[in-house]
Amino acid sequence: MSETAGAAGVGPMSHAIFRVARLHKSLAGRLLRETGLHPGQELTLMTLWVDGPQRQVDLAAAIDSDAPTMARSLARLERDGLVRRTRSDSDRRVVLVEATEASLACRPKVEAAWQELERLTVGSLSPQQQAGIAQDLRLLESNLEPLDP
Amino acid sequence: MSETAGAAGVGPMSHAIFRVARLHKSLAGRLLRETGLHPGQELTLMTLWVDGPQRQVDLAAAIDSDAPTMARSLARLERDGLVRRTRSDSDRRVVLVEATEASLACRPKVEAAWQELERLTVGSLSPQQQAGIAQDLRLLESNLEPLDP
DNA sequence: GACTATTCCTTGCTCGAACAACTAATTTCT
DNA sequence: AGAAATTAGTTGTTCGAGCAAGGAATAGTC
Repeated sequence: MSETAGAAGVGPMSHAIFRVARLHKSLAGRLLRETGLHPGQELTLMTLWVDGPQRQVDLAAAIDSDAPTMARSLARLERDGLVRRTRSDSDRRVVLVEATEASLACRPKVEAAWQELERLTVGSLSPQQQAGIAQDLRLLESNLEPLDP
Repeated sequence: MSETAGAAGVGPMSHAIFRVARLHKSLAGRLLRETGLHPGQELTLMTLWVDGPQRQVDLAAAIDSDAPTMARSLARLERDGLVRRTRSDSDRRVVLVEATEASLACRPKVEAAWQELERLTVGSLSPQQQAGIAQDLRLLESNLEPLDP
């Protein structure tokens, strides 16, 4: 059954991160599917729900996305009536984004999906294990973050 | 400074996994860029280099991809002369994929990039820390894997 | 032998991600 | 005040990812 075949022997950590991320994202996508949202959109909406209206550039920074991705994602959310965009009067470059009232309808479902995702990901682990994993993830993040352009 | 703003408070583990994965993938993409490959393609090639010619469906399974993604990725690799595809005679449904001789030219660069990725990701950590992280990733994976469709 | 799965692959669609190039508005510097 | 640099968004292109639908070859069944 050797699961050690193929490219897995090279860079075991990177490969493990890759696989965990893929499984996690896949699961998130499936849970989110019931809300009608696509993976990534829910982060944008939750940020808007929690932090209120804000500029695109701040929104992109808040969820670690970039400007082009955010612009297109917001265009789709706006098309679907979940988001409203208006040009700022004080600075005609910026576009202010806010969640619509219609978007609030799916907020409970989105938050339930996130809770379910969290539960399925680490719910079966002991608090000690969870704490260890949280710390390790912080460690990895602090290692990788300075390399981000 | 509160970095605890926004959607980060909901599902902290999921969010952390998300961020680590994003940073890691971004770094991998940048390192791989010098080889001329796109993120994902290097896994395919390394599997072919290590395990030799094989069917598309096995290749997809080996790197946890799916058939459509693999088909299109291989079409691009074939277009770029890194991969050769031939229909099997014993079973006319299957396409056998093999790495071309030309692809071997970038193998050293790809493997160097993976080593560099691994080094940047966990190189600065103690063996104990690395072991702990490896174990935690296995834990997460064994938690998530049964949920995969 | 024919009818029905099943397997392998492809194509169409929508989406996120990253890079480059571009417009427009604002700030900074001289 | 005018030129240069910076900032905010958009658009184009390429790619990976996932879902759905379909075609072609094979295996299984009656």
